[in-house]
Amino acid sequence: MGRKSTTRRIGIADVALKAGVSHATVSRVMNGNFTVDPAIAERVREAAAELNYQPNPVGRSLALGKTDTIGIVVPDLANPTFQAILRGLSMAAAQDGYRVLIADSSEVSSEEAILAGEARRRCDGLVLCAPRMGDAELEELAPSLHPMVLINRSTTEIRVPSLMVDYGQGIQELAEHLVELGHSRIVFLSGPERSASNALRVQGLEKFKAGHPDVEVQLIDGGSNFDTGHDAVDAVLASGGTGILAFNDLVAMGLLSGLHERGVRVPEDISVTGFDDIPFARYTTPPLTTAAVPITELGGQAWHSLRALIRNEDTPNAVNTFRPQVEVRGSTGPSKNR
Amino acid sequence: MGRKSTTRRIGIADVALKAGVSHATVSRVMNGNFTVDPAIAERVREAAAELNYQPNPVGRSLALGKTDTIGIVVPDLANPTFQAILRGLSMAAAQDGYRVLIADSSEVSSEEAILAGEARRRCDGLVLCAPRMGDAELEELAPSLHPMVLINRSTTEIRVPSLMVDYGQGIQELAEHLVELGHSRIVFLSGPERSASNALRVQGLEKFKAGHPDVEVQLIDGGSNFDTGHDAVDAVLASGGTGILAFNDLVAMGLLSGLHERGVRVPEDISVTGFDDIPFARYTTPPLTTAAVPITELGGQAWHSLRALIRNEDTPNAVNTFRPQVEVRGSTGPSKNR
DNA sequence: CTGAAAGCGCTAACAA
DNA sequence: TTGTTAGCGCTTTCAG
Repeated sequence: MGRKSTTRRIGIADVALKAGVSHATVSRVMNGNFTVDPAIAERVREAAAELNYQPNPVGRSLALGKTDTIGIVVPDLANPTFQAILRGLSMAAAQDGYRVLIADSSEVSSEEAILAGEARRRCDGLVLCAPRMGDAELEELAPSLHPMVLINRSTTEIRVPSLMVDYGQGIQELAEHLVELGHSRIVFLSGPERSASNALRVQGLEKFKAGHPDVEVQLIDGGSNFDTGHDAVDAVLASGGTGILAFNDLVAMGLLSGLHERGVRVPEDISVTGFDDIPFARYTTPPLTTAAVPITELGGQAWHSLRALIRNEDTPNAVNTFRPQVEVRGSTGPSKNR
Repeated sequence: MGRKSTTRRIGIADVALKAGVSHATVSRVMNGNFTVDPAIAERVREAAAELNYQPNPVGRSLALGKTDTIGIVVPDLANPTFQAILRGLSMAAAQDGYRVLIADSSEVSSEEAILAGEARRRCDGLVLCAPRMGDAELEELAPSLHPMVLINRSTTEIRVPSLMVDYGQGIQELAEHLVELGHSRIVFLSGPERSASNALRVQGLEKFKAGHPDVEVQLIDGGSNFDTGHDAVDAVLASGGTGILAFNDLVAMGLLSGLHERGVRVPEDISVTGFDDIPFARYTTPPLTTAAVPITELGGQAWHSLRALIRNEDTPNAVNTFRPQVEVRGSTGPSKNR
């Protein structure tokens, strides 16, 4: 049992021995307990310093029943959106002395439950990011994962707060923007089928259509990355649309690049919008009109919600919705057919 | 002591009780020890399943002296390079059942040692990514962090393998590429001062200069992000250079954007190169000529080196150097003054 | 093949 | 104020 003895690590017992006190006293000193005689405390600190003692967090975790670590499960770490959430989460958690453990499900929805469970057991709480699993599974899983916060999904389980981005609202506003520019043939380059955020966009567009019977709205199947946009050029041109709503900024960038290769001018011939406002969006040529989502802040907010849960504070709002904000840049312009 | 009792978690004891056996037997069954009577094993498994028992990893870690977790310390999680390393590391480690714990030093070099120490204690090993700390500090710290692998830095400590990217080589080749296109006035838009990888680029340029006394090479102070490039437009134009080597792709993209705003054509008026070949590089307008670094693979390699260390296998190569590969795209072209 | 018991490193109740 | 002791949940030796 115990560790394979290479260079035995210094433990609390070594310090106790060296300082001529008990483990308990060393523990008290290390935790800043003031009921220790200053002289003894000093002796302990000296011993600890000489031995370069650092408490073992695993032992501490076992005794305390907490790890000061939270987990995050993402579908794909290559996705800038999840990277930004991770960053916001990690920064905010670090402020409170918590670390973040990553689990990437590689878009394999069947892996999510297992990964989430494993991560949860190692951590004090969990952030489940845009899970791809079905509603029923999510519903069933949620209680066992508590404390947990959801991003871009929701449950009926009251103890699980959700942070949602109102993609429907955002896409509607982008569509309105195109209409104001005189576009009457709009194309939505949709995202991954399993993506809940794509469903929200589609819903938003339905609402939009209801309010604009005169505007033609087409839908082209797609995905969530550069290639999706790049490969969709032909379909887009064939559609005859002049205002293109890309699923996100990546898709929009791919499309921009493809259109450029074809000699199609943006925004003179075709207007293109993205979604998310990733840092790169303002540096494309032309700069991308998009709907800005404060993703990093969302990550920070996720930590604050989770922290409240962990501390057993007042239950946070069940659902916290972030509204995207349209950023008009150079990739959209007046329709030629106005 | 112990956890604050909310909904007591199921432990090995509960399973033992339910199956009418001892803890030890349950442990054996859970670990696939075949010295257990099949009938009893089955009874244990049933009990475990009914109780939905999952072993507590913290207890396990304490007993085993290992956490199945590795840590990574990065200077800035917003940097695409470190994101890619993290991703490669995380994917590779997951293959072997290891999880990754993140620590972001926010470019504060004084925090690195503390973060690294803390992370190391919670984990079985550490990846230290492009640390900003001084050589002396790194040298002193290294032994206490073992097993550890370094990225883009090295130590004399033999047990610490390094994965390095040959930035000097890469920048030299990019400069050669510009010369071949007829450029004789080259400008290097340099990176952060503390960055070791910037120093390597500068060294590479020194070598280049030695081989090309006829070529003028200027150096402009900069940084590592979009804004650096965007804000450098005036200085670049004032320099009279026609071939611009940007510190990395981000800087190059910012510069591209700034030049576009000024109406300067790329590559007709000025050629621009990046470095790293981040995914966005091929989708800029024009697509960016750059030196490709297999960053995600580097992350994977980091895990393999670390794994060897953890398993106490043969000592991996002290230094493993990755050579960037020039990707010629549309942002570089013949000099007007050829 | 199984159970009792020790031990991983730490915290905290309890006694002194 | 300090030490003794139990216990966090697990693995593993050692008897039986």
